[in-house]
Amino acid sequence: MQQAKIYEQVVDRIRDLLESGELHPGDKLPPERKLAELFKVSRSSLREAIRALQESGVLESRRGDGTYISLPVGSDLLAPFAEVLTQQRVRLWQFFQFRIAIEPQIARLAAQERTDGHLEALHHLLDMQEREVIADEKNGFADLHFHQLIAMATGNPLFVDLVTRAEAKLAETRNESLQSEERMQRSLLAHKEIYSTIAGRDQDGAENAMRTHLQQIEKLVFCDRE
Amino acid sequence: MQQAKIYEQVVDRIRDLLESGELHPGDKLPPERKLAELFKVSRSSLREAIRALQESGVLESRRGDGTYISLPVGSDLLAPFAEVLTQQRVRLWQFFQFRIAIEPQIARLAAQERTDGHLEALHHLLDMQEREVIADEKNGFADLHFHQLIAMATGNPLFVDLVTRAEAKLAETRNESLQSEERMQRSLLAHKEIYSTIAGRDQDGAENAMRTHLQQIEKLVFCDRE
DNA sequence: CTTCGGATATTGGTCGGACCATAGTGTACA
DNA sequence: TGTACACTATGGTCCGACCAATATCCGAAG
Repeated sequence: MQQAKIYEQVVDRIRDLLESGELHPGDKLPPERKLAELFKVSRSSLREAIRALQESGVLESRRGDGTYISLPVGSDLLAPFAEVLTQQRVRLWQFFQFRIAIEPQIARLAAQERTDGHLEALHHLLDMQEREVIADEKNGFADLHFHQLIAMATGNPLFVDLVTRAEAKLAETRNESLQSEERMQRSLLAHKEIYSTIAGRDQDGAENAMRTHLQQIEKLVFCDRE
Repeated sequence: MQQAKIYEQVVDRIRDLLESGELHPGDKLPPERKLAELFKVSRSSLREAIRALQESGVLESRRGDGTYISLPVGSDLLAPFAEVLTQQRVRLWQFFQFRIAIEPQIARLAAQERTDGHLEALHHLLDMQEREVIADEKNGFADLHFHQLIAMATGNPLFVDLVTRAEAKLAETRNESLQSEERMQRSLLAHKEIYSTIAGRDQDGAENAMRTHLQQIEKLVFCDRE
């Protein structure tokens, strides 16, 4: 029963080195062969880790030269804090903090800008979610898209993009406490509440309802474990 | 003679298959060994391509089972609004709407989470901005980074990333009304106000000060023309 | 002494093959 | 009929070799 794949472990170890300050942006990494030996893994696994880190913009390989830690964007002025920018893993709680700061404002705007078309789409989605709950399907499909539809109701593609990325990232770390039957019913209720405030163009109500909804989820996620 | 690396070619070919509709979200890919043979590459290179695509959320591998195309956004439910996501052009006012919704919340969090180190950096930046105003330099360097520093004070890299992207995008369309001497003085004053609220850990004050600041800028940009 | 050019070493990129670990499938037995 | 086992397919890991681009060093030319 081996859970973590080797290359994932390597990714983590390299990120750790960055956060602990043992490696700095611009540094040149040891050659792959030495790194592999150092980490006690095959060069193949090490390379897959490098590919992953490269794809997320942390590393940069130059054939015949070496592998470097990417320089963060921005100027020297930001240097003291700059490492936060590119590398540094994003924790789960940071995502929740992010959503709780952003989405209530989106809901507020949605209440202001929504059209009847958006309302209809939301209503349709709620129906679907209700059927999911009754059938006890745990795919969470409707739940996932509710927040996207709210963002669309603002009429501003920037919000849609933002929420979409957040949802996608959050889906990676989906945990079980989000899948209990009780939680799904609570979620449905909260969504209905948010829907009605937006339908009634109640901006304050929408903002508060959304914040309450997200805080409930947060509490569930962080108190449920261990 | 910079030949594209093999695994990059493979990444592109797979992305092409997705966009051309020959592969759909949820589909199961052929086994790695067959795919490698099909693409005429080694399994190692194919796997590095898969790692990269996996890191960007396109693919998903399950040991003993297969590799699947992840299904984040593209459901039929969103189809009516989907154009917004991909290629609707983002208007300038949408950026302002975005910032006015987001940054006051960031300022609020900053007032809560800031350390003395952040405060010091902010103070230093304000000094620099003051010298700019006095010297009548119009580079707007300090002005640009003020909002970034605020985001850093939240301690959450997600906000930093967000603000950085927004600033970068806005810098492209920088217009002249932002460069007048009067505006720069007003901006400096507003920044000082925001600074003092954050220094005093006044969350409501910070939120309001930031909102007022942004609304002033918005007014300037949109009333100045014609 | 400086500069240029080529030989050499270093390093990432690609390859093929072997074996391991796990999830899904089918089959034989109770 | 149902359960447990063996088998198979598939992703994960390792090894060792060679290729290709780049850096470095060193000697010859100016």
